[in-house]
Amino acid sequence: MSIRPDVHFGYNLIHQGIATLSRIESNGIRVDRRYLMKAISSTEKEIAVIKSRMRDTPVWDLWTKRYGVKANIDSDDQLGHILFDSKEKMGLGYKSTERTASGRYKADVAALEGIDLPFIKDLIRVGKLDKALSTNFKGILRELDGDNFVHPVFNLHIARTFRSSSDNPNFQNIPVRDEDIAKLVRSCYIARDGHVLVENDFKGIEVGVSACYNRDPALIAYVKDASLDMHRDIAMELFFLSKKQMSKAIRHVAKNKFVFPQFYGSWYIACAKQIWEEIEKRDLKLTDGTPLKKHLYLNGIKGLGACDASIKPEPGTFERHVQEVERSFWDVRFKVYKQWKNKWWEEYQRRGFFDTYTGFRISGPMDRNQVINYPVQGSAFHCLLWSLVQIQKELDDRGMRTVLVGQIHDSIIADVAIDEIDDYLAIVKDVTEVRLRKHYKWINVPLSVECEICPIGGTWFNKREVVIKDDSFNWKSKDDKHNWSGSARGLINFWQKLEKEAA
DNA sequence: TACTTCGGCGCC
DNA sequence: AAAGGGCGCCGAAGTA
Repeated sequence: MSIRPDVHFGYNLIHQGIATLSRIESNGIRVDRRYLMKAISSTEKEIAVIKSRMRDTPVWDLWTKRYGVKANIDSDDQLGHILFDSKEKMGLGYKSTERTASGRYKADVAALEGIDLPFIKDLIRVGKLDKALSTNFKGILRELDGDNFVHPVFNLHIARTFRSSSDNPNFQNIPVRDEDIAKLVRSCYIARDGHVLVENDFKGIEVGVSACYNRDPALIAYVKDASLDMHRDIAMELFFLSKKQMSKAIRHVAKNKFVFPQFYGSWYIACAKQIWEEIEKRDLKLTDGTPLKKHLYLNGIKGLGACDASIKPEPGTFERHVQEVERSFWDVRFKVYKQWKNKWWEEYQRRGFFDTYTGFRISGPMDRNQVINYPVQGSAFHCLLWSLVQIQKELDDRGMRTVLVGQIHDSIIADVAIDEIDDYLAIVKDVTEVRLRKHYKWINVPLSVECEICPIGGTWFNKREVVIKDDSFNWKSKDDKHNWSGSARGLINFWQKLEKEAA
């Protein structure tokens, strides 16, 4: 792994990127210390309540009988033995299909899903709270300075792909998907006085950058044409659906359990299993209310199938169907992409390295998936990093009070002075959507950023998506209930007015 | 007590 | 041909 000495792009990017990231680290992000302390004690209490309820069950009786004083409710290893050992061995005899690399019972959420015990429901919930408490709350508290700021570190020297990483505390893995936990943790983060937090995300940057490498016309069309929707189209194939029958949740499953895994090198057996799990967990239904499982049954899918690599998939199983969808995905729909993957891999095997469009040579032993994914992951991040550098330059040149406070691979978080918000958003748009493409000539697809703003006095959890309403840079809330539009500053003032009226 | 490995899980 | 890419951080359990 090295920066090519004859390519200045890579060196300059890292040089300036480090300078900008250290500015961001020095700026830090403000924390509501009072909220944090209260959240820690209330979360500790909630954990204690749940754990004592768990200790008042037959499962725990058995557990203590077996492990005596060594019984530990936080031990996954003990849990595995209690749940999955046979009754003769003093277990509950639940079926366990998977083992870990070292031969233990798998005891992650997926392995526990089929077990319908209140004890297990509590265990999963308390696990999330434990994670938030130990990693997020205590991590923030440990790093909190006297002015109530944390200063997450952003590294450029760790990831093999030349992506960044973050630590102490890690700013790039803060809960967002689980609404309860996201609220708990993100409420810690607030803006400086007279400021609001603003987050801008590149929309589908990895797919866009991937299209730049593989130049697949079908993929490029999906990226370029806003009226097309790749995830919806794949969901239609996966689940035998018309556009009208499609729900957001079903599209979401196709996107995150098939399309992205396929791009990252997964295959039909893993995809089929995961999609099947997700249908059950989310109780997915068509728009007319028909359960998705029933709909699949009516389309000839009688079950998941064996999902065993040594057994040919049976016709009439979901596994077999996903195999078919996979085949058409790579052999028909994205065949140029597939050819690129083969060529890229073959060239790496011959030369022992590959070069990214952003000026880096990556060499050394890698497997096929790594060789195919690294250039995309790295280059996508470099689009973000270059943008970050330019935005910081603009802020400096204009003497603005707005500060950058974080970066999450494809998104930028700023603590924006309220009177500067429209200028800031204009800078972000110009850098990311116009100037970036001039700098990196290899970008042959449009790139766009999405925008979320936290209301005045709100927390990071309260961010709301806003969109440009027209050509004249007027903004409005995306989930528009009020039909207000105008400057971004006017919009957040409008939110504040609504809030005051409600109070 | 200090350290390592493992499994698990948070994010993109 | 192989079979999900990249990180950081936690607690449990084992070892020195």
